[in-house]
Amino acid sequence: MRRSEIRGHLLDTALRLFNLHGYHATGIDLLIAEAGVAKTTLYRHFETKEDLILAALERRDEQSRAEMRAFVEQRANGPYERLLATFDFLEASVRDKQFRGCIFMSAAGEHKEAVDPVFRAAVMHKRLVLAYFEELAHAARFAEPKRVAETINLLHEGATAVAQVTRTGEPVRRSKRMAASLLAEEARAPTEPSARSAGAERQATALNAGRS
Amino acid sequence: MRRSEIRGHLLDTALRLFNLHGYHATGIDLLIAEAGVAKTTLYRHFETKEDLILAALERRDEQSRAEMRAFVEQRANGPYERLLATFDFLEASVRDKQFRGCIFMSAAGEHKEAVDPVFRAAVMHKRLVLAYFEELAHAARFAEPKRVAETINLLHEGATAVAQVTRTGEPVRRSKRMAASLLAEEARAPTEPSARSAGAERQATALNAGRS
DNA sequence: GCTTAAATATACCGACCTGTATCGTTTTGC
DNA sequence: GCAAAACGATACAGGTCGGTATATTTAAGC
Repeated sequence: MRRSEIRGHLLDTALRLFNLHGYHATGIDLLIAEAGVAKTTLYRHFETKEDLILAALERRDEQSRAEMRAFVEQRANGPYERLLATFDFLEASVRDKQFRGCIFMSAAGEHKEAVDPVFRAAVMHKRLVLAYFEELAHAARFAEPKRVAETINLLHEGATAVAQVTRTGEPVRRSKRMAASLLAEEARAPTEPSARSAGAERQATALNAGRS
Repeated sequence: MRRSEIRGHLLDTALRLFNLHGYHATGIDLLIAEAGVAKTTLYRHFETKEDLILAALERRDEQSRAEMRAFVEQRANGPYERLLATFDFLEASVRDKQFRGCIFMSAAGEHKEAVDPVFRAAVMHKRLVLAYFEELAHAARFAEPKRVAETINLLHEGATAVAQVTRTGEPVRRSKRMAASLLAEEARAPTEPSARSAGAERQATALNAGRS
């Protein structure tokens, strides 16, 4: 292995082990054994275990958001359909045999203090994902894109949590149907039940087309 | 402290620390110091730390489900309103200053193997909560009580997960509104959009009354 | 090709981990 | 009230934790 690849290889190994066993349960000795690297090397790249965790989360944050974007943009064309396609991406993630729950939620669950850098890194990831949902909701011309984004986000988190214990993709499909239903409602009645707009009608049509 | 109370006191102390710091991060030495008990005493009541965790989860499972039942039954009369009142109970839990996420999800997150007894205990709790939702959904005469229960459950989990990172009760209120909307839809169209029933109409009315 | 930086292997550190052993004291149940 | 059981305090075992030190080998860059 070329030396320039070692850092990335260490982070990938760390992410795999963190996902399999958690953060506290993953020891440095196991990590370097799995990575096939000397302990000195690890500590040349990362000052402490916490630094390693933070770097790993940062890497995974960028990876997973880029993957979601690519998946969604390739799968669906309109922003409305893309909002729903995020659930297809999530389902693919959850159906992975190695799926053990969201590693950012696990990170927050093992580092519960709000000031803990690891907790904050997990929060940051969640904020960026939410921002992507809001971007899509805005592009879909929803009257309240923030509200829509938070709805989608809540369904994502619920599906992920349930899937973590059921170990099936079914909760994700259920949450997608719930999202479709709620978005249709949202498009139908942006604020007041009487305040329909032509744009909202168009969205409702797109939504029904997106249902499967 | 009377000796008959020691076991319960140990479990309560353990649950408090598990909630604050997690399972791996909570050491036996800290636990006995906080409980004001000798190590010998702890190991007379529980063979291993895992046994302690399992007993603590069992205790908390019974406590929290009994509390939810009591809260919901006191707060609302009809099963339909009670289904929504579960979110009020959840909001109260989440607004607690000590809230650090669902301890059963944390347990599953730190013990990821499906055969791990701790993981299985967490799954068992989730199943029992789901059964309660289904009981309420059945009493509310929904056409598909299982589906309704899983919808409520997914919204609970989503709200809890989001609240774990935002540290606010707002996601729970949002999820309650989503539940109200989805249940209204469910009552309106139990299976086919055309298959309305008198019971479903009554439910829709009850639901609207439950909205705030 | 030579210098420099980074890799390796290994031994080690102090702290902390779960769990046990010992022993004197206190409480419980009959 | 007395025997048996549970308690508290302490010391300790064996292992693992995160992290360092040292000395040798390997590879990268000018």
